[in-house]
Amino acid sequence: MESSLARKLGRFAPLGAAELAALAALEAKPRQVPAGTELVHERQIGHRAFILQQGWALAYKLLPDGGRQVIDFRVPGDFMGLRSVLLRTSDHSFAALTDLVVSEVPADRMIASFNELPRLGTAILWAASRDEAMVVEHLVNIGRRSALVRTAHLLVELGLRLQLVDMADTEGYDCPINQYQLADALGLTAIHVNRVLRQLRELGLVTFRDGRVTYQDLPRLRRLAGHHSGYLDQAIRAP
Amino acid sequence: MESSLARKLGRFAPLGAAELAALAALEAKPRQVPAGTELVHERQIGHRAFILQQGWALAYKLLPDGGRQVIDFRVPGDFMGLRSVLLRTSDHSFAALTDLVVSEVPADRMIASFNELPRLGTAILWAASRDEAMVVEHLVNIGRRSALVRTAHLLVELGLRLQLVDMADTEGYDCPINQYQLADALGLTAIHVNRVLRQLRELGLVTFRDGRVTYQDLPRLRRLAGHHSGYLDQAIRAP
DNA sequence: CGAATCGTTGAGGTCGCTCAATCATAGTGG
DNA sequence: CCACTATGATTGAGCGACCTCAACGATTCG
Repeated sequence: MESSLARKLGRFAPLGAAELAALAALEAKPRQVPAGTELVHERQIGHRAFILQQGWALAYKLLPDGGRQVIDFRVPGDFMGLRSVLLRTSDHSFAALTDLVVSEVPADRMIASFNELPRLGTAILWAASRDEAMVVEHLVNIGRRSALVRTAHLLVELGLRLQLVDMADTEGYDCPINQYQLADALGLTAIHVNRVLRQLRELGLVTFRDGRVTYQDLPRLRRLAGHHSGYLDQAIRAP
Repeated sequence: MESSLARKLGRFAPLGAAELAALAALEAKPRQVPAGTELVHERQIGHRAFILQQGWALAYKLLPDGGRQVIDFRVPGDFMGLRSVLLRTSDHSFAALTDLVVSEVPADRMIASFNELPRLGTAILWAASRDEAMVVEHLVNIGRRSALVRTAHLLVELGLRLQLVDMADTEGYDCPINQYQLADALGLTAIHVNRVLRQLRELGLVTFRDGRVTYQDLPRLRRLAGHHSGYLDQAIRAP
């Protein structure tokens, strides 16, 4: 059976048997991680990267005053800590939101794959670039959009990302995020998130309830969010 | 004379004669760009990357409602559009804040340099990683810090970045940003930025006036900003 | 049953925005 | 040399989005 990562990469770069085999080798030793575990701690020495196979995780930074900013939610098929393969330390932390299945990817192994299979290397660099583009979009979202639009944007984006790994359809998707985590991602308080979610529901756009996001009117929701999916589904450059 | 990029990379990775020569070749054909020019337009097809040699530039995204979010200020020694070498299009725009001197770096040339001089490739990837870490820090800044702290943080960060290329000292630095641009970077209005700058001045921390940032009390300013420079001055991983 | 987690709602306060005006400086054309 | 304009900084008044504090309900779990 194809992994989420293979499914995602395959949507943008046609992968041959050799690439699929190399990917399968990278994901060969899955490990269980219970919900709540911190996988990588900010400024931790070492260069560990993971491929997330099942479950949801958080990338976040903590502030001296106790505040937390969620940089991104990670879903199956995503990397975690790819950057720390290059830098000595990771600049943010990762924690398991649900029980996870991950594979740890040794840095040297990944670099070796790049050299042997340039097409795979390109695909993975594309994934890394896409991750950065998502952070930029998140920055725009927090910096310049109202709480309502901002929330809508995040919900739309998660849906699109999950579609790539067949975990969402046109109805909605399962989403184990709670309102506190959502607030820390959106730069809001949980209380205000609650009110915004209610507003989205009462506007007939989307409901967020019991671990499930259900679209009521996806076109209007996307219009409100002003979401351009370009940075998510753009084809990679021909190698 | 050594370029800003060479100076910056040299602080973190010892570069040999071969690497310095390759860098000099990449920067060989400088081009003048007048202030106000848009170098790369969002979603533009093509993969152009530039090395900024002199002057300041903006990386930003425009919103449908006319708003603008400044992702980052680019200073001498920085790349612009490195990501677009991988993706078909760039996901944000670049504009010249002042008159610039830039070198356009052909994608194939850069990739060739990587293969011939892995140490240089590592150094440049380190620079790209650092850029991403700065975006993440910016996200935290906007999402979870007050206007006062946020502004202090940006001013401190710019100073540290400029120090790497000998364009700042312990007194302060020249800074051609106006209050509108600062506002678009901080997710505030220019009017409020004005008040925050006054507050910083009246607190005896820093002045921002006539294109010059002057520290009044750098230690207190850094304490207020809660600035961890780790992501800026961290050594790169040994190749 | 008690404790913990998460969601929900209300009342009131404040940070940062909107709208509007004034001032300083530099450039531009007559 | 002098309007005239454009840009950027500055200040005031009033408002609203979002926060803080506080409480309560629903569900789950040991």
